Amino acid sequence: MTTPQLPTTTPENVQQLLNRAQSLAGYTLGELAARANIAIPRDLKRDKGWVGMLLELYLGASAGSKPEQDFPERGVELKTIPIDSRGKPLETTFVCVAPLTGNSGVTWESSHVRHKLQRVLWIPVEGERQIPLEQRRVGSPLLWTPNEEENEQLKRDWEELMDMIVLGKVERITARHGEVLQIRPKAANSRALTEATGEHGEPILTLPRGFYLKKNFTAALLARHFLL
DNA sequence: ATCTGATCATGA
DNA sequence: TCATGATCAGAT
Repeated sequence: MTTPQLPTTTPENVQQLLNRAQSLAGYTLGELAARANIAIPRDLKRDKGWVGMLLELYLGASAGSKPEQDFPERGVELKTIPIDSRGKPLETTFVCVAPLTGNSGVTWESSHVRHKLQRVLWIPVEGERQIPLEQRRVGSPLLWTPNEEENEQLKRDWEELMDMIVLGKVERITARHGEVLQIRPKAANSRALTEATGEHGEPILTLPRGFYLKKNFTAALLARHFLL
């Protein structure tokens, strides 16, 4: 099976990163885990980040779990995305934490969402639960930068959602707001609390939230690449 | 507590 | 069946 070698360094340039990613296509998670000497969990219930961490190893990601892009030197963010047999996303994609305080003066241009999504290396991975984890295959990577239309969609949603946060309406936001970008809880559990601003400008405690890309958006972006 | 990596599990 | 709201583990 001759799986790719594990790199010991961060990629020198984007081409090398892309080469590394392409070399993984077609291998199973079992093959990659074996060569990396990583134990394979029976499922992802208690190891939700396992696939992402495994691929980071094979690409030489440097940031670890620091609040940075995965390849800060290259300006690239890595996202594994679980897909079904037709290539469609099985899950939404977490982007970053939604800032609930200190938002006076923040704009789309300076937002974390825009910066995170400026360049993303998408790696599709088979994600159907009927396929044993070790048999799931890695797909072909896609290096993506939002086009004008995607940027506008993201900007519109971001502005709508941030307006609600700034106006103290965090707790009125549901995952139904936004066409392509949504805000949902991002926490250890429903008892975790963080500071925000209430409807009358008072400080309140609320569930930490995150920005997520809806499946319609990631499905379209993958389709544009793979069936054009 | 908050960031990283995300998927789970239940109600509609 | 599927998206929303809830949750899991590890690093910092």
